[in-house]
Amino acid sequence: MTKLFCQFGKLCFSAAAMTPVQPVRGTQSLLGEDADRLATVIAAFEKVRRLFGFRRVEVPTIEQTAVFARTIGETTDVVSKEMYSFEDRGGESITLRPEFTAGICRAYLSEGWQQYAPLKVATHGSAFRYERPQKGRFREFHQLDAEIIGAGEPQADVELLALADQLLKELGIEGAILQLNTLGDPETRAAWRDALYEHFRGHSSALSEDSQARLERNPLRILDSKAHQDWPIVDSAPVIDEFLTPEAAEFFRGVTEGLDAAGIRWERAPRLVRGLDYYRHTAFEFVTDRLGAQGTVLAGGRYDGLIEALGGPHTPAVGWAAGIERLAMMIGEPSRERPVVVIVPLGPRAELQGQAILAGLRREGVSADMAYRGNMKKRLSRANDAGASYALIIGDDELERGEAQLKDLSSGEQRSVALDLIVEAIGR
RNA sequence: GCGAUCGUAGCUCAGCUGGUUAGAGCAUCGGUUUGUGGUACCGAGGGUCGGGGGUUCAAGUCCCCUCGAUCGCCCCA
Repeated sequence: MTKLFCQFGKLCFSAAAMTPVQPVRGTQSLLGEDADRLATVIAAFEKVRRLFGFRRVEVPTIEQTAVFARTIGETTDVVSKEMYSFEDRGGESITLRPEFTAGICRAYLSEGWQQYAPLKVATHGSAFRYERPQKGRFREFHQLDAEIIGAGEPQADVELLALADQLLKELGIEGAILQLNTLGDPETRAAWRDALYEHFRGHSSALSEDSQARLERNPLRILDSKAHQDWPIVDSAPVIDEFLTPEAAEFFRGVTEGLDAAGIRWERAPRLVRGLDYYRHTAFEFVTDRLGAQGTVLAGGRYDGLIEALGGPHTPAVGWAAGIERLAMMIGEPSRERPVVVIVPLGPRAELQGQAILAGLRREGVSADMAYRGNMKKRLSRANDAGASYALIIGDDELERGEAQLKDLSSGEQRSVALDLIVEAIGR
């Protein structure tokens, strides 16, 4: 390939030696059934969302970089090395959203949504993270997101978890179990963190290399280390329950009792922590062993400090996000869309007549298609391959008589139908 | 950022320890008289073997670099 510099001074390639364009790494282009799987997940989410009275919101794909940097935490991997950030033509630092929560909270403040508090909202769409792609992980990926902003009661957590639970049931996903923990209030969390730090520092030489690195950066993360050598040290680590303030313990009890009352199965996961800094109190994940390394299918928690970090008033809130691709891998085959009838015209005149009937059927809401390629045999095969219920065969002889042959593809029965009665005959 | 495996036709893949002119199925296109049920015959087009360098009389095959993919680590939904 010949490298050239084009008129804009950028590196270009000569047209004569053009190679087919490559997709951007970690992006997906989906056809038919693969795309339907994502749509099926979204449809189920929308259904449950309405059932629970969550209002639909749309928020921008891009935000000022500070929106994410100030909420997610400057030291997290997401902010420090995975964001798609760029300077726009006005010199402003812009970031493609790596998640939804921060943007929704920004809108809550800047769009005056505080007047609707407590606000139950949900959305879905693309998010972006510069990561190494692997199973269930992409650079442009899709999330479902649900939030309750301005409600500090444990019942808000319960309602949000009930939404998640019902979504998974709606999708027929049985294998995902709710792992639940509390991170307590800031006081609790600080005390627990200090105790963990002391504990792990005392055993630091026995820890894996990764965990030794985590010790200074985020000791909580050692708790869910995958390195076997860390496990005995993790097992003997102090548990958060010893540090919970009475208020924090009371809050967590409110959540668990509410879940039990709602009939939602959960498991206590005392070592479950969250990756992002803004979480307080409730933390949870729906986890499965069916997705390889990316076992978390839906996760979230309470983030009472986030809105203050954006310069707003103290505002309690809970939310979760779910990976649409990961959910899509766990659902059954989406039902195939098949036309009711495929028109098989046997000549140019029949094709014109076919277009007229096709248009009529579609206007009546009957899904229809026309096979206009190949010989008779290929056209009929097309009707079969498409899974149609009927083939409407239009030949010149019948055209003369103003008729066509309607063939029931399941029984093989065939009958003549008048052309002007076809829409009714099929619609029945 | 790190590791493992893998890149051969549009797609899925064969191609043994290096050895004539790189194959198959599907798909595409053209036929088998444009009138009746999925899978049938015949034929054609299509590959700088991801890219670059090296070893060799000889490289799809061996070595190095590079790009890409998959899976894992990390991180996270």
